[in-house]
Amino acid sequence: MARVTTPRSTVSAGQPTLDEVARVAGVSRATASRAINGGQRVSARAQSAVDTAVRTLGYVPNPAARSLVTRRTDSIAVVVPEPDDRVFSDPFFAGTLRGVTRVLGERDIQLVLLLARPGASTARTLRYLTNRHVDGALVVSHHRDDRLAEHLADIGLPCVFGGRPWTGGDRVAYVDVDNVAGEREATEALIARGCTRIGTIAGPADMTASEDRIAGWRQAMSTAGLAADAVEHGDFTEASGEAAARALMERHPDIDGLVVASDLMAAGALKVLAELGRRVPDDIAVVGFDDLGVAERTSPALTTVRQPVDEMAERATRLLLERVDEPGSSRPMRVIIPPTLVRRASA
Amino acid sequence: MARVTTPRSTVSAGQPTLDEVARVAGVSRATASRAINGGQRVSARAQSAVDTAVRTLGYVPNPAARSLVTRRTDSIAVVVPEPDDRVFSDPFFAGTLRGVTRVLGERDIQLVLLLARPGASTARTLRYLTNRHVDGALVVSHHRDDRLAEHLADIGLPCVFGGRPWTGGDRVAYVDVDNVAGEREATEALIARGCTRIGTIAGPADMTASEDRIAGWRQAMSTAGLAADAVEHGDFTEASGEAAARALMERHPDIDGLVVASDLMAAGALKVLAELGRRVPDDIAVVGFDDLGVAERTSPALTTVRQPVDEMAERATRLLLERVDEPGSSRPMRVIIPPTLVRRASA
DNA sequence: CCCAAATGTGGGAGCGCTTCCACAATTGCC
DNA sequence: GGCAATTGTGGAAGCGCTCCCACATTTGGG
Repeated sequence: MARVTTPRSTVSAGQPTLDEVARVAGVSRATASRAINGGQRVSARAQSAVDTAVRTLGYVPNPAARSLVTRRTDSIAVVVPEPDDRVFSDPFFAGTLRGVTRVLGERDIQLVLLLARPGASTARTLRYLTNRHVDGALVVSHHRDDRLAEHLADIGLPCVFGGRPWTGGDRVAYVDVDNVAGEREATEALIARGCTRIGTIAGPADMTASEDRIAGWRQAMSTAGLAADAVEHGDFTEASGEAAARALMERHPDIDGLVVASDLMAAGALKVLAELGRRVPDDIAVVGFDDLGVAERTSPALTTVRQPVDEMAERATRLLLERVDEPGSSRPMRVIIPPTLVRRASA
Repeated sequence: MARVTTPRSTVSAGQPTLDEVARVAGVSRATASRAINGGQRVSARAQSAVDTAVRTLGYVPNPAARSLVTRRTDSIAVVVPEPDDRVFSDPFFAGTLRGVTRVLGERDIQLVLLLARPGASTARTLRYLTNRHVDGALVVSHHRDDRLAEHLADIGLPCVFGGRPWTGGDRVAYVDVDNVAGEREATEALIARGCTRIGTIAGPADMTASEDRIAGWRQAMSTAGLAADAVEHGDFTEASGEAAARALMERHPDIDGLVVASDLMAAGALKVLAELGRRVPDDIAVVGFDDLGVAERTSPALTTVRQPVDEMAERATRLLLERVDEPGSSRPMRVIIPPTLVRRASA
């Protein structure tokens, strides 16, 4: 028996579809589509008819239908494998997001922020990316264990890392500041002003930035023939900086210089030093890392290694968009930005 | 002439499709689909055949195709019409996001963060929402001019506001703290400890929370027969709190109590008071608003009005999900949470 | 003035999925 | 043991869109 189906397109129930626009404009669906998307090969007549129809009908294209055929979602993900607290307290992320949105604003691409607190939700994040909900991913602040670089390389999603990934660095693109050079320079500045016992408060051991910054400190120390034994790790938060400084000063009371892997931690350290009655920079000189605002507001103001986070995020985003636009040229690529030492009062 | 089309599904080029899964599992596409989505009306045999096929093929459903027919995207937007700087510096947003992600984690729904710096990008945000890229929207911290509540009500997107919207409050649901009662209580606390000249640092004039908090302060003042004339506006940032405090102390040097509409601004005010040599709480008692961490860390620690931001965000999110699940019951609804005064050292 | 190139248009075939429906194969109940 | 209810299955119809291709219709050289 022939089944009778009521065509729903006859009466516009919900959102108007392209079909209706075409009908109202008196053109074919193909022409309407062309007119709506850039208007190549469309006569002025047809174009304006479609424009009018779109306006009167209040037509908005259905993104699902569109992306089903174009295979593009016009959105990219920013993946941040950090607990939300850190994301929303470290100016590093604000700067990054600012850079990203600036570039995205130029084109019509949406940003999807994927906050994946380490562990549990990484799988979900990965699934989301594997499903190709987005055209590409920008991974910021990743940790050793998430193995994000390999996973993303495996699923073939265009991606760019902010900061060198642990492994798979040869399979994905990344933008990084020259952490080694930066921290070396910072350490050298302390050495130049006469410090001989220089400790460091490093970042979390499972991030490459930490590793590289320690390496920079080590290099400078060994070149100067100084012992590089006073190391304490924090997690880039102010509180961890306080704790690390306390531990460091207890174990090495003779320290006269402190190289800290982030301004936030340095701010925490300054507090502790003030508590302990150590004058900065006279008793202990301190250098931070980042220069994203907090360095100017500590007392004393922090001498620090500036990394141009906004700019780096911009570069990374542009790089990502290139790869999204041209999936062929997926040769891995790295951009290394030189940091600059900004001298203030603390060293 | 008959055109010959090469069926692409013959050879699996890119991602495997449901068709291939079905073929490999030896079932129809319909059965495969059922097996993948919950497995209602699927025999154990078929189920496991499909499961295996999915695994060996590495199948992931195409979300665009799925949402084209289900008309669901399984993602919701959190709309924050604020400059990124504020979003990433005010713990209010961190708390909100934490509450939202907690609820979303229970189900398989993704969060899309829409940062719409006021003005320019509101149109874009609105377009994104109109396109139904998401199933619903949670609007946080909205301002008078964006008219988001009306627009969202117009396009019929399920939405919930965090904080009472300016207009259209009768058309959308919202979750809010009882700002009036909170600030009234704060002011009464100052009055109770003997303050007679109580000024206030309010939030931005284009937000309902500011308006309501001022109203609370006014109520308490007028009940006590005190003049409510010392008002200064900030924008909830620490810097603006400093400026406001400076202005207030200049215009009303005799102030002995300060009701501040956010802890961040109160922290700024405390700095200024310290600079001016005013002792807190002896010369001037200060009460903040929020209690999201910073209040404990100021010196002296801040007496403040606690709003349970996490919990509010949770409520709002659940409310939103209900409306997404059941678009019928779109009756507006409001949830008002009572705040509590937390007494510390500053008042 | 003729033929080739450029331009505009519509038909129609999908994109990959869910879901309605018809139909078979079980099962259960009196 | 017969019939209704339940359960499992596949065919097929779309969801709303883009884009290939065929087919006019203009345009422009030589």
